[in-house]
Amino acid sequence: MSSFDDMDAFEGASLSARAMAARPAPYLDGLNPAQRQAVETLDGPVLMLAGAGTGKTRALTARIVHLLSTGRARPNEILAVTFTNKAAREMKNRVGQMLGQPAEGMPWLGTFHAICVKLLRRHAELAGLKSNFTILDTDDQKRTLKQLLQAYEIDEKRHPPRAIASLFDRWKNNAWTPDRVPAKEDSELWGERLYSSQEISSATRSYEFRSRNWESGAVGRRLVTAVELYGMYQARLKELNACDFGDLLLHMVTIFRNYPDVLEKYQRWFRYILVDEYQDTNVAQYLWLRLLAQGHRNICCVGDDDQSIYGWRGAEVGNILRFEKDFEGAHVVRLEQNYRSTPHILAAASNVIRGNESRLGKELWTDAAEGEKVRLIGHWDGEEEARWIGEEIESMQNGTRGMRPFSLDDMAILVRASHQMRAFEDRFLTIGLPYRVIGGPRFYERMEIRDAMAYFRLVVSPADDLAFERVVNTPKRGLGDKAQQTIQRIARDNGVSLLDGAALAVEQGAIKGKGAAALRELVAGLARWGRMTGDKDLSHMELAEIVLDESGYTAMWQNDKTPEAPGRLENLKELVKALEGFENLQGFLEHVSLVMDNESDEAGAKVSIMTLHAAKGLEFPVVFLPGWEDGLFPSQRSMDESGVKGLEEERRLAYVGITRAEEVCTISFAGNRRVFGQWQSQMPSRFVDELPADHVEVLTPPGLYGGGYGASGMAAGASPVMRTAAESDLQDKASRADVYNSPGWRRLQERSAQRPVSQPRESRHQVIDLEAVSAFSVGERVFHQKFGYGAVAGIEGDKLEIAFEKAGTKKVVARFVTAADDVPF
DNA sequence: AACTGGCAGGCCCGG
DNA sequence: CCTGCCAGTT
Repeated sequence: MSSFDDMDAFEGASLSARAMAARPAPYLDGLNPAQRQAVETLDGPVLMLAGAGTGKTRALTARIVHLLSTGRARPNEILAVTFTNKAAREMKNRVGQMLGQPAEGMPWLGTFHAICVKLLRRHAELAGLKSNFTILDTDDQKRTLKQLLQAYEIDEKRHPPRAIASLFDRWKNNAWTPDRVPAKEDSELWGERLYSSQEISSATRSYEFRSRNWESGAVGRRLVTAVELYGMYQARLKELNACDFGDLLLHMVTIFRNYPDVLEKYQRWFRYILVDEYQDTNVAQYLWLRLLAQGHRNICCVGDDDQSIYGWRGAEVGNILRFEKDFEGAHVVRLEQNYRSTPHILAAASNVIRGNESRLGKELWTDAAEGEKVRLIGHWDGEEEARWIGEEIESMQNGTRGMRPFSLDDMAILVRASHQMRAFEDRFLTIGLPYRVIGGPRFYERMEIRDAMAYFRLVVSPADDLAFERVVNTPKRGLGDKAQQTIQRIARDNGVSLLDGAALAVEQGAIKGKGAAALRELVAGLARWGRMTGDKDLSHMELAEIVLDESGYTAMWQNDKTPEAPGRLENLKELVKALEGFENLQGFLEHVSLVMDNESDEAGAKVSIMTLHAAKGLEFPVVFLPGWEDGLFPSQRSMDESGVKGLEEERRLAYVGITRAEEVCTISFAGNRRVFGQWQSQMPSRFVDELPADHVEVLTPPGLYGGGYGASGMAAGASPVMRTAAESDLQDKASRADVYNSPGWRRLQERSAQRPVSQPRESRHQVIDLEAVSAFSVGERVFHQKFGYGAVAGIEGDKLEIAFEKAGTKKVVARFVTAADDVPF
């Protein structure tokens, strides 16, 4: 195992542990007794039960620094695992700060996935892969599955690739290779009809004859079972020299199980193991950790059962509960002093989470000053909710309602589901409120970016068949279904990659018509660009530009007349710019496959918009929690699929949301919301009822009592469309929360009678804007303060749809736009 | 081979 | 409301 020899030198063990030890230990200053215990109990297993805001990251980083400065371990002998890239980055920064120098020398601090990739590249051959394997994202995964389903003529309507992908994911999360899936998981037969080997041989030959363990499985007069399909899928991935996300863990666990010598070396190498967010580990991750920790048992896991919100992707709260059993003699440390939130916020969170049966039970406390009560407000509909929050954010910047002023950076909107973000984006764009979306629809998932990346992948690894399929006819080269099938057949018959197959097809003249010349050019181009990767005088950014230009991809968008085209070209430029921070194309591709986040470092304060899931581990002075409506939050689907367990996870999500707030927490719900474009009336979330009245202040929604904010009523908007069945339920709620049994609520009811649900309210603004809008015509060149120049692409109600040159296409209220000629410079 | 319009189904959450 | 798929055209 020669790869171990260079581990000593690995990425520089540049931090001088001995130098640190001579100094006192400032990193211990200010830790409370529990934290201190968590930091200083170095030997043997430690379980740190750390509630929200109790300083666990601080304890964890102090522990790392302690390990280093006492000389217990060198930086590259510590294995520190997190779930998200954000958490890993944060920990790296904080360790660096405490040490007073960058923590570059900690190569094994990272996400489970990132660390597993690193390990797997060293031992790829043990998993039947080459070390330059590619990592498939969910999109590639689904496409691969789809091809398999087609090969087996399995009905895609009845078994959508999506569903199958999630089944296989689940199995992988349980560390089940095809031969380990329990029989009862596979009781169902999946094929829709009988197969004779003759029927399937032409379509599926490649899968069944090339796979190692499953060649006989699907042939013959039998239905295809799920497990067999799983085996086929795994075999196919090996052919592609690829892994999906689940495989990264699964392969490593399998290698550790099957090659004790490999495991043993890593057990010795990683002298101390630290795990963040332990409640989120799934079985595969748990096994991986347990295998690595078996020798010295120096493992420290930090978690909070109340913040377990990843059950849907296989997380097992059970892992945290059975820690003491697995690691006998474990020290358990509880962190219960909260340093983040005010007592009101903490009380609200505690009261909500109390509704859960299955929990270890912690009580957080704080000695912070009382502060603001949690604020609750109901709105007419989702758009008004967005409007109100926008206005509230603007006024909170200057200080309002007796509160201190807050910067936009201090404020966050946390939503249950990402589709809720659009309402806020729309609203904030029109009023010009700067915002950043964290983890929204991601940059690297955009079509043009994925296309460009596929070209890069093909340049770096010509055998990447998925990438080839993606770009072979993009831009259009006259290579349709038939031509592509020909390439597939030739590649299969010769046992080569699609690209090589394409080269053969060109030589043999198997492709007719104008496609032939285009394909020849593509093949030649890829070969040429591939050679250029070795050219020292050519930066990889220049190479990227050459690839995009010479392939005709850039030209494709330049010739595109749709309003999105300029935005896409802009994105491509950004992509090339993003390459700058990397050694080469390969390194960049690796980064992107694991770190899909797209945090723009644009200057200026901004409100953050993100999902509750993305918010875990973060904190903000001001937090808005919109959309607390039954069905949306708690999510109907979650309850349908997982019953009480699902509801409890939703409740933990509510707990996570509230505990993100330091000073001001505002919860809101809307009476009407658009679902799939249809207006639907909504009931307030059951979690609203679980908020303790003593710690909640009910705000008056706009539109009541003339819309004054200072009105002292207890009124809040509720579902304005009354359903008699729900009426008694609401009255019932009213007696508890005292929210709905109020004049304002009744007034809302009356109003709803006059105003049909399907007809959104018209505001005074709208009348003005309709005048403003008429000043513009389609095609006119205009200017916007924030987005710059653009052309009017359409007019919709009070809004202009504008294709901006820099910012892409947006809908903007007319009064924020001026004709380009009027701009004074 | 490429484009078109109609239509079904989906929108939970992530590495 | 959005996207992806299908059938039918050009």
